[in-house]
Amino acid sequence: MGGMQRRVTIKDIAREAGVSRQTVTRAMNGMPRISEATRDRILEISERLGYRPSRFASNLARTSKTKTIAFVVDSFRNPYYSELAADLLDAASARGWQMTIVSREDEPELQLLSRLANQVDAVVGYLGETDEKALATAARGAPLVLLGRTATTDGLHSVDFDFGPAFANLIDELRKRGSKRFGMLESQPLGAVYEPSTRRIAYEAAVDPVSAAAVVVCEAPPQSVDAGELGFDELIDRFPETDTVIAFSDLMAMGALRAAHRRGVDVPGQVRLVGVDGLSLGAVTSPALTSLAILGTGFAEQIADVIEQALDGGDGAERRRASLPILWRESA
Amino acid sequence: MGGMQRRVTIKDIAREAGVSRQTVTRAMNGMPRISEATRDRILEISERLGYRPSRFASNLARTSKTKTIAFVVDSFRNPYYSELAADLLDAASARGWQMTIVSREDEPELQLLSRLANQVDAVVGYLGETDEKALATAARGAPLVLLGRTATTDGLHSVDFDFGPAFANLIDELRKRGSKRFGMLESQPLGAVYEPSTRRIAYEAAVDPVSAAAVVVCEAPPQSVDAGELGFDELIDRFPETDTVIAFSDLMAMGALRAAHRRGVDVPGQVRLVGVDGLSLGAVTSPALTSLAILGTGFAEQIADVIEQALDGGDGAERRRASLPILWRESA
DNA sequence: CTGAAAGCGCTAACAA
DNA sequence: TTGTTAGCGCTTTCAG
Repeated sequence: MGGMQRRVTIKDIAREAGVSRQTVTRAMNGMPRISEATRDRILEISERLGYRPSRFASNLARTSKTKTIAFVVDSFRNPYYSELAADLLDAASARGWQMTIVSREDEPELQLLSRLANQVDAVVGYLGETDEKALATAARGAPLVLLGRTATTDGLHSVDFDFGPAFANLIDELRKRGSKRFGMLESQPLGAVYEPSTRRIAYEAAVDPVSAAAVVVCEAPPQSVDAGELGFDELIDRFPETDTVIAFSDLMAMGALRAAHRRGVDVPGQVRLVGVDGLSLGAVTSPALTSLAILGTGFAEQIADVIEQALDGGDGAERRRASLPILWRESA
Repeated sequence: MGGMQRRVTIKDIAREAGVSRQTVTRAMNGMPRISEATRDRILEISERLGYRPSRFASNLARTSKTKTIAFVVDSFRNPYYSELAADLLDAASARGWQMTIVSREDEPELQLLSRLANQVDAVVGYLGETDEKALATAARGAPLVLLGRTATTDGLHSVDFDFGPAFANLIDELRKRGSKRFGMLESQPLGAVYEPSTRRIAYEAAVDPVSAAAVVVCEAPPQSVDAGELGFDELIDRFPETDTVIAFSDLMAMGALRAAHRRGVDVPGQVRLVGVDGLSLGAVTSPALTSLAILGTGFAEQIADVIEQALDGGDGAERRRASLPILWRESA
């Protein structure tokens, strides 16, 4: 045993069974126009010979090829990305696609993109590169769906968030429940030059001027819980009047919660706390986290729809904006 | 524009450029033995024509084909699986493999397995089916690596856990820190007939008889945090002497923590708490969770090694047992 | 019900 | 540096 044995192909089976290769194909794929007897015989032989079909050959010959999409995220250790991946996985498998998840380690984004372009039928994900032309070029004609931003370049698809109305609505609802002074925990991508996030902009537009000034920018490491913890301290110290804190993400809100525990600040008694994302994990903290939900709102389905259109080669680029309902839990 | 246009192939490019297909191949793949000039010209043409290489064709023709492995889990929403997937993803991409993650919805396990067998080069994951023969048959010759159990059937690989020594060591260390009466929160797969887990068996073997009797079996739903919360209540009510609780998983430990908060039980002051898994999430609870770590211990690397051997067609089935170091954090 | 022929799109080996 | 010739392993016509 062992050694470099040649691959068993349908040809071998055909020879062994004394039939044509075509007949073998029919047997293997449960196609019609073949007798029970020969099918069984062929199946038996193929098993005996240890036959394993080549997915490359069959896809090459087949008219309808199996689609593979790549989902690109920063780090798969961030539960937001993994929960979204789970949703997307469902949507993909419902459509008969394979999906590979790619977390972009140290590899330059554009390089990774052009590598992927040769391996999958479409790429979707959170890409940071701002030069859309460069992205489009790197994708080499592969459909590309940008998440969390709105594409402007021809041929690039995107699904963005509608933070404006979402924050307006959130602040409104919180006011109804008694909130007066808001504060925000904003995130700054580690090391990068700071630029206000769309969330911050939406926040500032939704609150009163005093609250709008109460923003703490946290430099967020991979695990941004810590950033949220530090940020909460700073926010409360600098703006003690704050009765409602809105965090950039649920992860940061979890950090804020930890800080609150430590300081003996009651949530939501003294300070109301709201995150963004709708992580299912937010349900297990005490108190459970109220959140502006992205997950579990059909966002993944929306993405899949866009991919589907892109795959079908629709010419116009598809651009959507997802809305974010409030997921009321205990913290606000 | 639009419509069902024929695929652009190297043949088209060759014609357009007035060279052979082989030359196009050389240009596209950055191969040697081609002049800068023609390469540039070909690249330019291919871009203009919107050429997209067929991964199926190239893999079929190529001698070294790209490997794809499938990682099968119950639910990708369980952070244990997603963190392990992240580790495995790293190990896979380091080896140049693609990895697709498959969460087995309602599809019968064996059926899913045989479907996968035609799409990937190897399957690894947590499979529940106990009939190993059936598993081997469904895999149709594709290398199969079982996780969390030890395979006994010829040709089936596995990576299991060495819970015996791990629990013995854990209990030992906890005793040194003053623990006297232990209790365990055991998990019962939802709806299934209960059978003691290897963790429970290892626990019982490691503790004194009184502690060995203090086991609460929690029926664990997908999100087993709730199960842990309920279980903690029951355990403390039935065995009030308990000073140290060991949970089946970190998720359940998180639930226990929540119950402790609610009851005003100080952790680790009054009760020490230990989970299993080594979730990075365990670092963000307050107090942070001590755990018998699986994640972050080279477990994924070990799995990848086994897959590698299986892929190389090593005849003997590879069977490993991973050890579990204690990850000391605040809760114990 | 079965078979023969003609590809799918690309790359390996060898010649030129 | 470039081209020619054979495939890779399977499926799709279209005839039998």
